[in-house]
Amino acid sequence: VSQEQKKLNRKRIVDAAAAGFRARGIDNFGIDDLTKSAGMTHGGFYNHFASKDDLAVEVFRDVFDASLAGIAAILAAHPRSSRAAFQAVLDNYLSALHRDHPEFGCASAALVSDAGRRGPDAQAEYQRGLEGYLEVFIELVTGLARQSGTSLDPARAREEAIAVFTQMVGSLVVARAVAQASPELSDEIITSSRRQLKRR
Amino acid sequence: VSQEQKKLNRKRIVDAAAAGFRARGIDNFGIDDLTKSAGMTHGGFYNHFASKDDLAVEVFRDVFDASLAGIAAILAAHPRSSRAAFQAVLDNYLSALHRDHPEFGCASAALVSDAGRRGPDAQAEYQRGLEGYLEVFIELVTGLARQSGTSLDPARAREEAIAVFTQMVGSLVVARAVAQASPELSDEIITSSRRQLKRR
DNA sequence: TGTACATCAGTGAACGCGCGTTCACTGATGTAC
DNA sequence: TGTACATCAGTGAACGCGCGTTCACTGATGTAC
Repeated sequence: VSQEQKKLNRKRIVDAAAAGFRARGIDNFGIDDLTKSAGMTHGGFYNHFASKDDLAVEVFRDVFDASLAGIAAILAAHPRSSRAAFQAVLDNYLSALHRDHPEFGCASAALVSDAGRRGPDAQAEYQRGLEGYLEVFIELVTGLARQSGTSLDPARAREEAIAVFTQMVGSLVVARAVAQASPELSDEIITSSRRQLKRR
Repeated sequence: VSQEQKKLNRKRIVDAAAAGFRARGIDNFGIDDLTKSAGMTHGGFYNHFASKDDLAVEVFRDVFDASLAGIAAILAAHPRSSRAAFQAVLDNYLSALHRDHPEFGCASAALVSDAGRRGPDAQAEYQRGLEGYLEVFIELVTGLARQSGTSLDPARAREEAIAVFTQMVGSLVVARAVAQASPELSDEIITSSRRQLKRR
């Protein structure tokens, strides 16, 4: 009820939506679901947001920052070796844990279909987040090349970054698509893709 | 009204759903939409299917066959050279045309998120279709290796096939996710990934 | 500093719309004689 | 082969539910004096 509490409730709604939208998809996670997750009733939602679409745009904005912070933390743990950093990122990203918990995972992967069918505002935020991911991966592949003695011009580094990241996203979403029907195939896709990426 | 007409109407419904589901997502393409696309009214739908879920499973079954037939046709056009066949597949798959027309395109890419959130029946069909894709790509990468003088054991060939196919799917869905907000970035992802794959 | 009052976040009922599904009806099909 | 009748695919109205949104209400907050 206090102004401080109001801010906190607003943040709770955004966080609940960020998790729910990634796990179930935006259309399958309603106002009632997300306000309940945030510990309040649905009516109060409109004290914070003009519409569900408005919230979706804000979630798109926030959720990439969180995802990227996670990767930044992994990188920070391996300041000396790009190779070690890259392997750690792969081990985290292409894991059963990440596959089974989209609610805390990569926004690019979890929201990729929602973004395609959403308005330009949400899509612009997705784009911003994607560029953020690419920057990280450009730095990573550049470091990898330097460490192995070769060098990579910027255009080529960006190309490699796109290749690596799209394969990671693709593996994860495909692994999720068959996770219930065939855990074996799902595991294979993740581990196989991870092994193949490490080999580069 | 004749039995022949009934069969034809049924097929029309499945085809309309296969296109609509890929373009808009299963949940955003209703019974009314799809029966209208098929040239009838919504009431008649239940003469053909017990539920929308039942139709979805049948669509999952059919749509991969169609997608795979498309790839098979491309391969058949290049019987002599695996390299030429691979490049033709890439040019088709990672194209603006394919990105902009999910309704006729790869089922793996267009339905990947729907599959993850769908029941086990639909997911099992997705799995079957995915295995079909992988078979084609295993043959393709094996042929590529043979043509370039090296050889690839089956396990490694499967690993490469998974890597290539997941990158293709990932590039396409990410390109679609930013297509409206940034056609430039969307184009870059497609062409960049295609170039990188050809370089292998 | 204490009191009176306006503000406003959260509650829960209600509205309206869309969508999956059902149903009574119709008229053509196709079968039984 | 022709006629009478049962079947049943397609129509369009209706139902029920879920979901986004609105609204009257309440009670605590925080401001004005």
